[in-house]
Amino acid sequence: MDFDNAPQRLRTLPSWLLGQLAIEARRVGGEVLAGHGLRHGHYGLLASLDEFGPQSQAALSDRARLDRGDVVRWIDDLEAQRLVARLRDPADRRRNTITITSAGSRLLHALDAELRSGQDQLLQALSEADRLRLIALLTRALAAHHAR
Amino acid sequence: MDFDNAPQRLRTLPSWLLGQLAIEARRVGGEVLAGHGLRHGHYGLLASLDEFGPQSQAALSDRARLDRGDVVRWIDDLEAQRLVARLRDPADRRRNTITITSAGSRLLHALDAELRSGQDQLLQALSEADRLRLIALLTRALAAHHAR
DNA sequence: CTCATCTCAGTCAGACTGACATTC
DNA sequence: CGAATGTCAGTCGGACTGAGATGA
Repeated sequence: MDFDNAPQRLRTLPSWLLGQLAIEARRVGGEVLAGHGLRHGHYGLLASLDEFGPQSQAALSDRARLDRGDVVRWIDDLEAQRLVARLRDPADRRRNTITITSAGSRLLHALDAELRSGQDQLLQALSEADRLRLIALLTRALAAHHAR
Repeated sequence: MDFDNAPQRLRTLPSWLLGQLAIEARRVGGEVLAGHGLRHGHYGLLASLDEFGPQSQAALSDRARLDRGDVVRWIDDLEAQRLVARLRDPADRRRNTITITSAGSRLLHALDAELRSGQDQLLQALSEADRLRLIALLTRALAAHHAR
């Protein structure tokens, strides 16, 4: 297999392995989302709205770890497709309150199922236990950075 | 910590965790390389040249998993800095034979040390044993895709 | 002719920066 | 006033596509 032909330095460099697998992950996830005219950012926004309820764009940006400027555009898209509603908050008129619509909620659940099978494909070489180990390791490594 | 505020769907999605940590990895590695006027692609090329000796751009492209068109430009850069030499192969005049120079070799070893400490920073939350586990899991997951 | 190699121009999604008006 | 919010324009590195020239 040609993967074994990669230089030792790269094959043992965590950041390279991470990068290569992230490319693959982005590809499989992207194909699923593209089938519904969406991108990764849209999914993160819908997920946050479903789990935390209506919230401001700033809250969405923080929770889904997306840039605020990008959130403006993602929400533009979602609003145009009637997957979310954007309303000025009367209590604080700087804020928009974003709410997921029933169509958005339905689409989210459909995406969940498709993305789950995408993950199966991505991690096909790993047992269920190994996948959980991988998730745990990544989570711990990430948490240290978000603390800063 | 605000990482805990991320939607459950994202926090448990391997591709999202992978993507987030890959961003961090790219940042720390990129800073090291930028200090020497290089990018990630340059490092992969130097590593391959050091480990496998002089080789064609096509071989470099395959081994370091870089796009062939991009390799043209990375090599342009390295050649301009006298870190590699590019010679037409007389036996097959379609090919360039790329050779690492002594300056390139010296720089590579300096980068190795700096990148290693960058990885320490990236994975500071993980023990040595956990880092090896992570590398093993990523390697196995990746190998399945490169087989295709 | 077919195929591989190299080169070049350009596209694309996505992370990011800086400026700005509005509102608290 | 300073700080937060949303908006907008634009930059940047990097993955990728397609076409073409050269030569095996």
